[in-house]
Amino acid sequence: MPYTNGMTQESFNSLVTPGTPLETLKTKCATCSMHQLCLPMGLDNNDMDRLDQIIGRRRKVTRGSTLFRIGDSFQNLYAIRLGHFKTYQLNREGGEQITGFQMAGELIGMDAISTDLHHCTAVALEDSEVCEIPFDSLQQLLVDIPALLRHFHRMMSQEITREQSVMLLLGNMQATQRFAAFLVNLSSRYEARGYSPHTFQLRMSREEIGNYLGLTIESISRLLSKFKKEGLLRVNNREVELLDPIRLKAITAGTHSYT
Amino acid sequence: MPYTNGMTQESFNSLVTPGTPLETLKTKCATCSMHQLCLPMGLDNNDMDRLDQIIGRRRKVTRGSTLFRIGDSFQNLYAIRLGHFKTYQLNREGGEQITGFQMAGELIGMDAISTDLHHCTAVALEDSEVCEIPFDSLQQLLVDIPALLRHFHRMMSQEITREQSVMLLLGNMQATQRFAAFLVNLSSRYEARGYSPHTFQLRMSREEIGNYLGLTIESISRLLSKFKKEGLLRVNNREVELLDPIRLKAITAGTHSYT
DNA sequence: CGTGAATTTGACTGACATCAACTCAGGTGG
DNA sequence: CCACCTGAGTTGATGTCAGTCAAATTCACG
Repeated sequence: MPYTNGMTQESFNSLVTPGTPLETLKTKCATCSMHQLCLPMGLDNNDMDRLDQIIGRRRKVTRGSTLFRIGDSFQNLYAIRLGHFKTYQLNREGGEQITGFQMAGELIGMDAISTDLHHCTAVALEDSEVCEIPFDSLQQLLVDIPALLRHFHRMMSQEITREQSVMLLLGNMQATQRFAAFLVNLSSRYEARGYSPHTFQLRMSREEIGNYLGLTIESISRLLSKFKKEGLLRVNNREVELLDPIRLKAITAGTHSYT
Repeated sequence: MPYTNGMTQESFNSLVTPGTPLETLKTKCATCSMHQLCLPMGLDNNDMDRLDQIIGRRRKVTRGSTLFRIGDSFQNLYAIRLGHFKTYQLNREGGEQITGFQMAGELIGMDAISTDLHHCTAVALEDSEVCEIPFDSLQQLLVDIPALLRHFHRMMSQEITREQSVMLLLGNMQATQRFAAFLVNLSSRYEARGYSPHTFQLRMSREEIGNYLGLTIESISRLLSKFKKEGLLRVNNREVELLDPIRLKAITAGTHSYT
């Protein structure tokens, strides 16, 4: 399997499965190679070092535990080094509305910049690890390193466009399309990270998927069964194999046609 | 009516009604007093001047015409000086999905930073006027004025949280709640700008409201009638008067109770 | 193995969409 | 000035997609 870093799905799983000794990883966020903050920018070594220096402690977050909560005061952004998270808001009755699923390499907490308070809660979907990035320090660095500033703006902007596409999904698409879009999105994100785009674990429950997509758990279950029946994918618990990504993408497209 | 700037709804309308000579306004974006970019920051006069200098030409956008289109290359952010806009994405069949309605004082175009291409189209809902803010120049200025940098980040972050609350609305709320939330949101934004929170014009058509809220034009019409019947508001074409904002806010809250 | 939680499946219901007819305001031209 | 037209909006009848409720099944874990 020709994935960019030669890491197999299995070795990845072994790293993030609960119980695996994470200590075997390097304890420093060496030149940030794992997260998107400096990866695609072409910083020189000096800048890299400075970025490394402001990056705070690594922090392990066990499955189900909370990285930050709605209302917490904002100090840090978090770069996910390992694992998966969900972020959610609360509706007026205390129910969750999941606003996103984040994976290794992604940055969370940017919604808190506006008011210095977190507007969502972030919970680890599996044993995970993050780098704390103290926002005050980061801001000082942004002034000194224009490339970093530009990149940071791109990342915030990317979050805006990501959310816009979720609005499109929730406002415009049928259940079948939504779920297909969800799978295609996961697939492409795994591919971008060098993992198989065809075979991956759903890190979230059916309930969480449904919540995110504005559907019920039963609908998700039915859609999985339907896709299975139509030869679009294989499912085994949370293990998914996409058998016909082309057709899946086509389903994503048609607004009201597909049944 | 004790609104902050003493501007009445009528005088505001007279400014933005098609045909009114906009030339009576000052031609320079004098110390940016109209838009949020520097308003709440406490910049000194020197900084203000520098900000003024980078702000490009004022641009009038007539009702129905386009400020920028999906796929356009990104050069400027736009601060709305006058009027209202809608922004929308396209689904795969070419249909609009409106992602937001923007009014005077708001900044649009931030979703384009990530890829240097606009991800949405912005159309004026009435004769409007914007300030062009060349993003390259702005970025240089951000480096020199930390307060401006911080404020710019707050504005981007605010856009992220705004979209998250729309996701909550689309993913979690019933039609009645969505529409109530929409009205309450408009109301509070007008209030923040010194206009009446109770009486205002809907600048967008029923169809556009429905599109934004993930509902049909007929549903919006029925909801208006229902609210009218229940004494929550008065409607006359696009003129709305909220008669019971308290109850309207209450409706926003309950997820599945209100019928 | 056994127990509770998660998921699947089926039958039924309901909220909102769709389709269609109608009203009304604003503009146009005779 | 008024008849006509057009497009936006309203209202009613009907259909359908996904939600709700309930039961069966599988899975996770002690």
